[in-house]
Amino acid sequence: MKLDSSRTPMSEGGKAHRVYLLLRDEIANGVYSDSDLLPGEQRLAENFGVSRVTVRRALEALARDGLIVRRAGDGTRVRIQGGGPLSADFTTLLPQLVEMGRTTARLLAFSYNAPPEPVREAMGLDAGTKVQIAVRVRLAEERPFSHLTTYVPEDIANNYSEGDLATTPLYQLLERSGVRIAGAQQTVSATLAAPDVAEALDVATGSALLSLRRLVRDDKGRGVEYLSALYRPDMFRLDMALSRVGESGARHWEARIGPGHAADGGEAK
Amino acid sequence: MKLDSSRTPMSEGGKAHRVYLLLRDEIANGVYSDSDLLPGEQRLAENFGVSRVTVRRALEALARDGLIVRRAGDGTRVRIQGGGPLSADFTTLLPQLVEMGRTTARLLAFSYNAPPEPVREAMGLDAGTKVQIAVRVRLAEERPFSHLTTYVPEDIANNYSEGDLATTPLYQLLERSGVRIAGAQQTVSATLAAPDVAEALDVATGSALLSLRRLVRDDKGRGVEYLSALYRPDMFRLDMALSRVGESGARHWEARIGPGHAADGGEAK
DNA sequence: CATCAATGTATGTTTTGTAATACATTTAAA
DNA sequence: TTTAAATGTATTACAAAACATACATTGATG
Repeated sequence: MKLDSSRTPMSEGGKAHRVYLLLRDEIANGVYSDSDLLPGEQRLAENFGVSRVTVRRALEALARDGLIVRRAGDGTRVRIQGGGPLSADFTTLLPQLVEMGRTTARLLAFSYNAPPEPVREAMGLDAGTKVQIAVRVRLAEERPFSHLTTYVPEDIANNYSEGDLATTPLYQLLERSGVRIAGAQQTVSATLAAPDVAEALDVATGSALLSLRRLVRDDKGRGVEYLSALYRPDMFRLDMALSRVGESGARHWEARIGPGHAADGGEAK
Repeated sequence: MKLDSSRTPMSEGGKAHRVYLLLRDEIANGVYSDSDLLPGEQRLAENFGVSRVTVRRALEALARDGLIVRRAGDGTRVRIQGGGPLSADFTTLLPQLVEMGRTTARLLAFSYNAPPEPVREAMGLDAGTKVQIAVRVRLAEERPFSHLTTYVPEDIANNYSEGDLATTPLYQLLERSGVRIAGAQQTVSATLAAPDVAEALDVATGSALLSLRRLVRDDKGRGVEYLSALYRPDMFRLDMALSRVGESGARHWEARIGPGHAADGGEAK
């Protein structure tokens, strides 16, 4: 009796699963090209600091996913899914979807509360000031790709309803409320997916996420919105065009952000 | 006899170590403020989907690092290292260091080879064309913060020596070689640290890294450099100022990248 | 002081990872 | 064709980590 061919422990969080994620990440990022031969199990085991059996479990999982093909005596080759049905090139497709408004949002949490200290400080609010805190997940074609937390000072947020939030882009609401947006400061970084975020984005806990924090100011320099966004790197990338300007010696780069990419901030279509 | 107070397995890659990294990440990112009480061990265990004993190990490690203080009967509180000796605020300090050229680089690998397929394709090179491949680690105050891999077409790279590379910024070398840089396209994302990169950057395997890929073109639209950079998010962040421009309806963001941040590309001072 | 919720401690069980070993398959070289 | 080297496959016994549970201790709160 030999049923259940999917017999491999690889518990979430386990080492094998870890190695699996790492390798999948490398393959997805083009470290290996199609039909590239990747290092042998022995070598991989050394690299990752685990036993060969563990590497083995990870490879089995990758093989099940169809990401690699293993042949005894030959080696393990990567198989880039050329004819992927729709996932083909989501990262380049996504900006267009966002641009076209073909994304939806789910509201996960909504409250008026004191903001975390760093946020309060960044926005330049008095201690004790309450803000509207909204947590949303944004989806493209039913698949979640970003996790957004926005903070808006209470007095501004009072100018629109929770219902408005679900139908109208936040920036429109703000401007309708008499806020004149002047500019913003944003910071891009990377973090690990905490359990709650991981679940919302449908990724494994501990996955890498692109992190973006943006402080939006009005023309008086007042902080009107603080956004903390987390993106799935496999579905969303921030890309920008740079031009080299200035004279030799004082040369620097000037950027133009790709259409739609960074513009999804607080819009809750 | 009760020696050896640092008794806790927590093997690299293990679950406990995992939870440790996640929590440390959250603390570093200001999810909790100073002296905030964080969830009890029981709660944390549920959140992370592990047993209490495992959470415990992670907390013990965090306590050893001085990031938290635990008191029986009370709870576990976050301790933000206000008076850190020099690490104080590296992320804001680093750009200045880069700007001032106060960073060094170590060459990890150097060769002429066929580029990975995705790189070849992005640069628009003929199959079979060789490129100069250089892998460098960049350090600020002896501490590694970025891992750079650059690809330059062989015929261009032949205009300078490996020695030049170690002393002169790559863009200067390129322009001296008659290359006229017109612009670049870059993509920002996030990935997990593979073992080799992790070691070079002195972080744990599986840590989150900021990933940047840049294709530099000359005035004829030819790809002259492809850069793949990985940054430690705790030491380096990409930040930019945005201004809202355009008429209502066709409004969009315009970006200006902070001084020095994205400009360290291929320079090998 | 009684209660409650939190951390601290202890112990046995289960799951997961490791090490060792033997064997099969392919490639390439002799 | 033989041979050797490298890699993939499989099974075993063993060690380490994680789990579940129970209970003690501490500190805050009423």
